[in-house]
Amino acid sequence: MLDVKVIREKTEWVCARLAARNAGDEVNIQEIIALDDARRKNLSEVEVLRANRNKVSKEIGVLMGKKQFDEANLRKQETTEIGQKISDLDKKLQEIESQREAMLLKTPNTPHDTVPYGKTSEDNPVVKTYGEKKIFSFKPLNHVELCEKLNLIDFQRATKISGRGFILYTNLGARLERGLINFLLDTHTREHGYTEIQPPLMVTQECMYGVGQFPKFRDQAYTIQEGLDAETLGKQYLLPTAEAALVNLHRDEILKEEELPKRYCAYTPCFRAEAGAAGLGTRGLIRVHQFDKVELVKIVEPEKGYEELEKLLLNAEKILQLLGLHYRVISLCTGDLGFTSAKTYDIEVWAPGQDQYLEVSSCSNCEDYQARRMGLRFKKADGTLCFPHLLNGSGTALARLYVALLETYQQPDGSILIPEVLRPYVGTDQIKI
RNA sequence: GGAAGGGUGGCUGAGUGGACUAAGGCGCCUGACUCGAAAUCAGGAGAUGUCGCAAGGCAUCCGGGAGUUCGAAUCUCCCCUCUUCCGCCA
Repeated sequence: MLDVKVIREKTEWVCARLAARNAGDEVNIQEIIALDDARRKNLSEVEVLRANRNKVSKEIGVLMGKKQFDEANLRKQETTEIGQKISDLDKKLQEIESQREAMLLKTPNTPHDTVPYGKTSEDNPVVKTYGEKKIFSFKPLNHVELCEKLNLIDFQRATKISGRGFILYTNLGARLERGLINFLLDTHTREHGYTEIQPPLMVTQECMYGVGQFPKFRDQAYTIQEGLDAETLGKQYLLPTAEAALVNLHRDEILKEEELPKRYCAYTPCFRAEAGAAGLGTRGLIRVHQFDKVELVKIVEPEKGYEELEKLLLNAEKILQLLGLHYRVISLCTGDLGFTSAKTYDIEVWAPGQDQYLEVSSCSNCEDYQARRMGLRFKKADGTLCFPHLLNGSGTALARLYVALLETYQQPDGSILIPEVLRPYVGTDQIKI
């Protein structure tokens, strides 16, 4: 969440940045400031009363020691009155604080000054491209046709056993998916210096708040416990992304400066309810409820946040380069930025069978927005505490990568050529009927 | 799932209603001694919030929450978590 101090001191800048990202009507900076003013006023009143009570209580202790019980009893009445005032004011204060907290949790991050201004995804500029669209001597098939022909995915049975939006890889199709996962993990851990993590697939509500999924995207999350009320603490949610687990690894901790940067990498399935996306029903792998993803997360000193974002992007790009796929990188404009992000690059890979670019990675610097939500700090050499920048990026999403791979490497005879780097992982150089 | 016992500062560990302003030890920082270090001696040191130009003051913090009390690390209740034992289990 945003720092209230910054909101108070740079109010105009914050409002302008939030307006640029089309923050909704639910965000009201003036109201946050008003609540904060009310909080301060009430707080100092309560504190004066408390100081008073502490003082008198101490005096009572002394009187009791001297066995001056009458005098002590007199003073007790005094503190009882003060106590009543305190609990009344305290109640009011708690109400104000929870409103203030709720407003802050609903307020998205402020875009970095280098983020291009724009309203929608139409306004996202392309910042670089790699390779070019492959020319085919025949009409390339799309991945659904290829998967069915080559028996890589069984769409009918996936729907039968799990419903719409699930994938059932079979035979070489399954091995290709597993091979890709291993290739991605190996590349990031061995070549790029990330520490491999295998997190639980379910996390607590606190983690969902910390990462910024809640409260805004609560309806996107799957939970599998029934019969408990929604506010029950300890209730668990299926990961919408491994980011939700990785970013929370050090929640409520104070890291040492020399421990930074931390780089984590994890493969997990990702579960998304995609509420409200019904009807977007693209057949195949483009939009599903469960997909595999390898996620990268970094915890870094604030001064290095943006330098590390560029490196993170390069780490993700490297995957597509090694696989010989054509892609472009776009910089999300202010209006298209994710809730927690201050700056985001998307990587879009070319899928010839779809005749379109598919988003396979999103690399963001959330600055200290998430760290603040989850109470993650580090201690600087001079002893002061500081919120680190949290970065996350897909390295990459698997399902769409799979699409691009099949569609790019299809041959005139309907077979698929496996790129060199993947052959040890798949155990074959081509997939044919 | 059942039973019992724990959770105190960076770590260890004492504290069972009023000097806890959380002892002592270890580690840490500063200074003295030293050419320098070790050892020794002296001193210092938390977080959050808030008020203040500042010096500094005040409040809160002993796993979390609620309660009893004039006053809670300490008493009561609920929850989380760890350890051990039992049951179940890939």
